[in-house]
Amino acid sequence: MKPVLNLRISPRTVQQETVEKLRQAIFSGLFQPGARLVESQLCAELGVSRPSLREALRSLEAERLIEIIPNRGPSMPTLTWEEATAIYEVRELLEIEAAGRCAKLITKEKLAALEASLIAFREAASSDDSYARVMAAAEFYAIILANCGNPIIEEVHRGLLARISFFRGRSMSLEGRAQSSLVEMTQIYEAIAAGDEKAARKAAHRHLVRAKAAAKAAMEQGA
Amino acid sequence: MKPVLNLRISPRTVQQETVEKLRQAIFSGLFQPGARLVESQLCAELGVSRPSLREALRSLEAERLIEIIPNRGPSMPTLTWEEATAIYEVRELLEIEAAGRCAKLITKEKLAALEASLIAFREAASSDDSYARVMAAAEFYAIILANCGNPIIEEVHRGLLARISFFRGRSMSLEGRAQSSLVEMTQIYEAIAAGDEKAARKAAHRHLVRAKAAAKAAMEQGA
DNA sequence: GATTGAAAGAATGTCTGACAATCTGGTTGA
DNA sequence: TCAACCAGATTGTCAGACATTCTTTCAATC
Repeated sequence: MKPVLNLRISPRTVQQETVEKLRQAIFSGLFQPGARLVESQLCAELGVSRPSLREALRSLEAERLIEIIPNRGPSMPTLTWEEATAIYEVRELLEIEAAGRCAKLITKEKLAALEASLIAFREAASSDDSYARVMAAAEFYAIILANCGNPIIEEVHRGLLARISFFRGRSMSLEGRAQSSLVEMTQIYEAIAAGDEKAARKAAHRHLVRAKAAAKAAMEQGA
Repeated sequence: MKPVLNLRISPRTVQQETVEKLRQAIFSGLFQPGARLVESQLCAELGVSRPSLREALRSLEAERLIEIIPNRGPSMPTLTWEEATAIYEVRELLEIEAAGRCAKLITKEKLAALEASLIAFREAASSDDSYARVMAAAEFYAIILANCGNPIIEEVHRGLLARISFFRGRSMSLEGRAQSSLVEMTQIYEAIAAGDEKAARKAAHRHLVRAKAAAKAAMEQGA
């Protein structure tokens, strides 16, 4: 292994910051599904020029966070339950695999970080801040994915994260869902901590099955 | 179900065409790994303005087809064997699942298309055109993925396609690899045609194991 | 009254030109 | 030999402009 510690300090460019600001806005539900994003408005609000904004929008489009239709411009996509199902199925493939690998590979330090994120989620779960819950849950899984030994699994999962978070936000607002999530995530954590690959897979699977059911309930209720 | 026949004709914008031209160039190996893509040159060659080109580059960056480092500009990424391994592992997750689902779900028409693509690959396999081989193989899998009943699997796989094709190009140039690929792909096809989910999964798995070994051989040989 | 048509207004797609910040490579001096 | 420095090249960013394409409104027609 070459210890290529990549010391390149990356200066934050306007386009990067624009992407991040917009991503954050989308995550926190600032834009309604189907809403149109008018370039000139965003330019004014973000204080960037149109070319920079448009580059940022292209990045977000490729992440499937927004949709850009020629001559109509960018807008928030509307997620269907069909798509949600498909995403949950792919999550099963990725997260079960990641949890299983993680149980074998994770280091002590990272395990401690995982525990910390679990505790953070416990805090968030009993609070009223739905955004905080979503972010804490995302962090928990981010650590698992970062330590599964396969950067591509992580990359792919990150590509789905926006939409995952969207559904997470919905289902977490259900009565009691955050608490059951906490229980399920604790099981995942314990299996990983014990280095038990099979149990980790099982726990991840169970968590996803329930999360999916909760998301469905939230979606039907919300619709 | 709402039969939303989406009749919106999408006018091809300069941006889109630029993305496609560049993608094609990358696929056909026009740029060496690590090569830098100078904006002004590309503008001149493609006949588009810098803003349009830069938008296109952002799209390609998000697809991981190119890398953009602040203040250094876009360049072709260099793929490591570690990354290749990770990609093959994710391919296993996705393609095995897709092949299995496809065996249950595919329609007669699509099955015919799959057979046609297999025949096309047979042609390509005995030719000398490595690009044609790669494209034919990609087409075969594209049909399987499009008929697995999960658009997200397809989407994710497409996100990896560029890099998959890259390795495919390398390994297909190995003596005899195209022929064994043909055999393995035929097995996948037959299992799907028979509607045998288990066999399809097994065949897909076997194909991937061998493809991975071939890629490794090609990489070591090439390095 | 509902539908069609036209026209105004808004928004996007694209280009040109510009300039500061940054990187790169080679030259100079110690 | 090595470090500092300088010039050219390249990128990041902006402003402004204009043609094209929606959208919406309003009037005219059936």
